Order: sequence, then structure tokens, then C-alpha cells
Amino acid sequence: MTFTSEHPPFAVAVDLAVFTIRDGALAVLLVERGEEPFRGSWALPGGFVEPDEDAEQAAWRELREETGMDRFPGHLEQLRTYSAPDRDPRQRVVSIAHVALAPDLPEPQAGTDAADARWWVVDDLLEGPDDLDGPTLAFDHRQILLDARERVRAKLEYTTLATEFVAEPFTLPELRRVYAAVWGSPPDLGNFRRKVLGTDGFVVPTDVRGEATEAGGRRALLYRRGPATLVTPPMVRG
Amino acid sequence: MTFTSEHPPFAVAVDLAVFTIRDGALAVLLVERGEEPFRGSWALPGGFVEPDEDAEQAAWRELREETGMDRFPGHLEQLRTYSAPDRDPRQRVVSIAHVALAPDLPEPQAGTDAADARWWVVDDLLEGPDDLDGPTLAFDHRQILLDARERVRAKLEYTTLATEFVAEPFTLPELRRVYAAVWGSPPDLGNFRRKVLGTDGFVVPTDVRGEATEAGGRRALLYRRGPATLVTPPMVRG
DNA sequence: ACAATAGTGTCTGTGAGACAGTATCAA
DNA sequence: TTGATACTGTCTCACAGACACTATTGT
Repeated sequence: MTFTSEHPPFAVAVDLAVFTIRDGALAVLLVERGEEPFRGSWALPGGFVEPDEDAEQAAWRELREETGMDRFPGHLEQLRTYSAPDRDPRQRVVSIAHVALAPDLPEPQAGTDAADARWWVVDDLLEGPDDLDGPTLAFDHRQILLDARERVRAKLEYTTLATEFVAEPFTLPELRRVYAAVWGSPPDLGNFRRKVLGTDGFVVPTDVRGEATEAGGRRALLYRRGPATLVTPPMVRG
Repeated sequence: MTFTSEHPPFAVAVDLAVFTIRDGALAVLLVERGEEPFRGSWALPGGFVEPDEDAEQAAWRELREETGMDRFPGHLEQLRTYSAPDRDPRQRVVSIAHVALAPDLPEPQAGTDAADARWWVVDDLLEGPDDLDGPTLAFDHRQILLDARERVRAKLEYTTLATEFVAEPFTLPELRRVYAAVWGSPPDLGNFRRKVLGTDGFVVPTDVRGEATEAGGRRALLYRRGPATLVTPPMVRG
């Protein structure tokens, strides 16, 4: 590996697929671009990596900026890096994409360089013959979003990551609705409870029951996240 | 995401953890650095991404250069990107690390900028109280190697990737030795056969038996790789 | 009482773990 | 014939799938 300073300059960015559950559906945060290229298009939030930070720090910083929160209350992990030479028409930009999960967040603030920002139902962006209900995404962000969704779907199978989608304390029916939203159909009720409660450290019970809903029905017990991170053997997608 | 050309220049590199099975052990290709920094240290092979290629193309190119083969005969995938600001003392270098798997390869050629290149037993580099038998790796390559090994270990559980470690045609005992090398102990013989042969498209039988060994013993049937890529439910690490 | 939601119990099949036994080879 | 290696069979247990049943709430 020879280094000479004639190597071409790259810009290095992070892009974020920030997921939450809204109204029973998996939703992702998009920003409307206020600058060329793709002005007016919707894109994943992101930004350039600064000289004194690594990609993860840059991702946390963008997360705080885009959501307007001091401390983003969810999970963040690197997804993969996208590096096609022509992925940005301006110059060579390599993007280190990340996935973030959070409990239902408030409507986001439009950042300084975004015209607008809002949550979109992921299926409206990715499904259907012609992505009926959603806009076309800027850059290669459709591919990033596809990869990010698949990462989340897969990780719900063998990790306890689903708990990052609910605010503490939470009920098991709430947690089950996370799986329903991400996988498209709910896991069997009894088997789901058996798996979650049988996995040591997945959730820890409180002695408090949740609020009554207007429809009536038994009030569910509240839980908090446990220390476990892996589920073995994995759950299987319904 | 605002773009202005004052964003600092990064160099973008690919680094490769190239694995093979040699003498029943998982081995990785390292090069001895002929340039500063870390001159004389051992490092993962790699190089800078050129203006007209993406990271994967750069990785394939490096793979051909380092192994001296026209067409590298194995599997390649992106691992993750390492971006600590001080990971290279010369300037800001972001490295998109990759994992490659191949059947037993010839001794490599030292490249133009490497003093030497050879295979190392991975456990000699990573295990033991003070990495007894191996050198200290340059840059953050010890961490990359740790992550790469874990990726390979995990992927043997739920994919058919093990077949990339053996040349076609191969026997089931050979394939089993791959698992033994990567996981540290061999899976149960009978259960292993049941799983591999019971997974549709994992391997396809030929009607030929392998060569006799000098120790004698029954000659094993030869197989080729099948079209399947996933193993469900996964194998579990012994 | 009834509807709605939370939670329990149980039957059954699949498949992994463990390991004993059989087949085929060279010397 | 012996030792070495390849291959088959089987018993058992854990656990997921399916689904019926009970419990607790509001109206």
C-alpha cells in the first residue's frame, strides 16, 4: 500500500436511515433537499464527516441535528459503504451509511440545508409496482433504504433490537406490534410471548400495568429492556 | 446535506482480509510493509481506490494483484468501514474493509510496495495472552482481522459459504474440516452430513469418489457447490 | 352481558445432539 | 486381518407452529 499525495481527493459522508414505528407501520425520516443536485427531491439525512471525527461520531451528530434532540434516544449502527464513482454528480463522494432505530419521535425540524423533513411509511416508498405513494429518492438512497430495511428485518430475528423501537416502559402487545410492522404480519401471540419471556434478559417485568384503552380490554403488564442482546435460536419471520 | 468544495480531502482505501484453509487451520494473507509508516510490520493487503472504480472493483483488483492470479477464484464481500481520524499517521484515510474467501492458494507474490507476503495462521495472530506466535499488525488491522474472523464464523452458520473454501470437486470430510478450522472444533459427523445433505442445493453429488489417502480408509464421494446460499435453520457453532 | 384485549395451556411435528453401528479402502 | 476413514441409523429432547381456552378490563 503505497501512499503518495497524488491520490485523488474524496469527500466522505454519512447517510442515515432513521426508522421508527408510527401508526403501526415502519417509518423512515427523509429530508427534502434545498440544494442542487436533486433540489426538491427527498433524501436520507446525512452530511460530511469532519476532520476530527470518525463516521460514527458524524452519524450521532447528524442524528442530533436532524431530530433536534440533545441526546438521540435510540440505537445506531453502521450499515455499509456506497462508493459508485457516479453516485454524486458533483464530485466523488463515498457514503458510509448507517441505520438508526428509535421509539416514536416528534415531527422533525427541517435542518439548515433541508427545505423540509418528515416521516414516510417505508412500504409507501419501496413497495408497489411504481412506488405509488412515495417520491423517488435522491442519489442511490433507494438502494440504501432497501439494504437498511433488510438489515432491520434480519436483526429482529436474532437480536433484542425490537425493544429499541418502543419507549420504556412498554407492554408485550406493543413490542409485538413492532414485529408486525417490520415483518408485515404479526407473530403468533402465544409463541411470541413464550419466546420473549423465555429468552433470559430480553425484557424485565415491572409490577405495573399499562393504561386502559378506550376500547376496553385487559390492561397489559409493563416491561423494561433487559440486558440480553441475542436471541437464540432466532425467531423466524412470519 | 450542503456541499461546498472546502470539505477536507480524504484518501479512500480498501483493505482485504483474505482467508483460506491451510493444513487444517484458518489462515490469512498478510504483506510486510516496505514503506513508512509501519515499515517492516505486517499488514492486511490493500490499496487506494482509483477515480474510476468503486470499492468492490478496487478490492477485486487488489486481490488479483496480491495473489498474482488473473481471476481470483473465491468469494468477496464488504465488511465495514474504518474511519478513526488517527488510524493512519500520514493523513486522513478511510478504509473500506473487505473479506475474501478462497480455496487453498499458492504462496503469494510480494507486490510492488510490499517487502514480502505470506499466509499466517489466524489463531497465531489473534489468540494467546500476548499473541505469542505472530507479529503485531499495522494500523488498526488487528481490529479489522478480529471483525473479519467473526464475520466468517457467523456466516458459516447460516450460509453455504464454507464451500468457497474448498476447490471443486470436494468431499464432505473436506468440507467438514473447513468448519473445524473456522470454529475451532469439528461438528458432529453424522449431524453435519444430515444437515448438509438435507439442505436442498447446498452440495450436488457427482458419481465419482475421491482419491485414496496413504493411510487407507474408504474413499469419499465427491460433490460440487449447489445453488443454495442460505441454510435454514442455521447450523450452530460447536 | 358483551366486546375487546391480555394472557395461559397443550398437542404435535421437526430437527438437532449424541452416539452406536456398518461399509469400504490400503497395507 | 487390521487399522483407518467414510457413511448410516436411531433414540431422545428442546422447541416452534397452531390453536383452543381463560382472565380482566370498559361500555
